[in-house]
Amino acid sequence: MHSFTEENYLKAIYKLQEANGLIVATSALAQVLEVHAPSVTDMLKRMAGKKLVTYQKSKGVKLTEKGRQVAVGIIRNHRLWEVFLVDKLGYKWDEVHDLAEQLEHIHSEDLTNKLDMFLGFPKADPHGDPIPDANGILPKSKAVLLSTLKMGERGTFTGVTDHTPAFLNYLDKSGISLGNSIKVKAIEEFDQTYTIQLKDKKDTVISYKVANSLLVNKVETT
Amino acid sequence: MHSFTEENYLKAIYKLQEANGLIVATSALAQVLEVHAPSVTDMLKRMAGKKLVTYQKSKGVKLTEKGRQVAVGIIRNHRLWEVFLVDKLGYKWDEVHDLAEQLEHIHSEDLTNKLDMFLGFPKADPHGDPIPDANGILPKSKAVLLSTLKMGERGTFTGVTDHTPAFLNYLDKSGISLGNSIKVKAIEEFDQTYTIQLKDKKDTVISYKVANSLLVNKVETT
DNA sequence: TTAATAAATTAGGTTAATCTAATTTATTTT
DNA sequence: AAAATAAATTAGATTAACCTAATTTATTAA
Ligand SMILES: [Mn+2]
Ligand SMILES: [Mn+2]
Ligand SMILES: [Mn+2]
Ligand SMILES: [Mn+2]
Repeated sequence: MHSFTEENYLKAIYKLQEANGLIVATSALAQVLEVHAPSVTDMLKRMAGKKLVTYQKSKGVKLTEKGRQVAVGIIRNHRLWEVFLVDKLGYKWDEVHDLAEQLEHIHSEDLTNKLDMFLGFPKADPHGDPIPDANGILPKSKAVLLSTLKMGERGTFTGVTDHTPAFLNYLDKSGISLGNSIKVKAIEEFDQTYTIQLKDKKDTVISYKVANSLLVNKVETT
Repeated sequence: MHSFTEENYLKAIYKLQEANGLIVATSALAQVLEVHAPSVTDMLKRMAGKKLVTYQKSKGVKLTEKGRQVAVGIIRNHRLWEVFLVDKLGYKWDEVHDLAEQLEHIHSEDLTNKLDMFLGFPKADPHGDPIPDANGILPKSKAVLLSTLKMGERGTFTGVTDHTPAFLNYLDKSGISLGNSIKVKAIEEFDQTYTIQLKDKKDTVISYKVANSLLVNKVETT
């Protein structure tokens, strides 16, 4: 099997490929993995030897198909364990990430699939992130940032792009939860502050930074 | 925290201390951990430096109180996860050990305690082994080997001393399950073969080897 | 109680994963 | 296009956890 370290590199490369371009820089990996650049260079060479990535000196890395399979498998584990922790053990959504970082490295496809069944084949984790299926297929979401909506538009809150406990706590405190229907009541021109209306609640004012961290499924206003 | 390797050494030392004497030999550890003796010597020195064991050159090791705490914590994790796998995910008792070997190293006391609650505070794992409580206290069992019972005596089957899938499968096939009441109907003098009666079942013949791997709570015949 | 055997340690390596300091390669800026 | 800056790699070490071969210490047998 692969080491935890390799798995963390694969996951990091995968996420950087998704977020930015196709090719990932040494420095970007060093930053997210919290190691120094020469460590990354070293590791990438070893992983290239195992055909997990294609590495071009001084250019960057990409996952091979094999590497992608492993990365998506880990993400599947991570998100299923997060569902377990929240739905079954009663954790809050801001408490589960670090535990899932450990649990995602348990090596057993069979366990993953049994856990999936036990949880009722959830489609998304507690933060709204989609859970890859057993074949490594991850549904393409068409959610957009709340900050892209215009006055009067509506959406359903389906995910976050900031997963920090601080932000998640802020949402709890503000009564903003996954699944809520949101309508943009006003956008302050000066600083892009949003006034939104949550179903059955009085209007709430959120900063641009917050609006830019919330994913919504836009509801077409007919 | 401690590495998985250290935790496995601690667990191995703990089990050897319980089974045999107070002091554990390098060779015994090498055998159960499947490494070579110089590796053990090396590791024991490092662990002694961390005050997890007391190590006397060429004599052997013992756990310190700190080392014992860690060891029992891991055993608690292991057994709780085994209960989870069997009770919640539907695994059979002969399939869970290797997975629990991985899960036992998840570091979170809080997770362990929440899992314990979720499982309903089980007293024993699927093999009848007692689960230490949150304070590291492990109830002393008074179970004895079935092979120590005499003709006509009775007991309740509460545990096994052989945890191999082969043996556990044999018990399944023979219809012998934890909690069964067992009466010794006959003991063949020649080879110590036992004829036992299981509640509501016809008599079953088991070898001495089997009788010597089953733990029972003896029922005083009034 | 010496000799033979078994157990444990020391000596000297290896590999994965990290580091710092020095150097090379790539990208910007003038 | 040269100079300046930034990014990446090489060189050389370190640490944990292992190994084999050689040596020492302890136990058992003669
Ligand atoms: Mn997470
Ligand atoms: Mn998540
Ligand atoms: Mn087990
Ligand atoms: Mn068990």
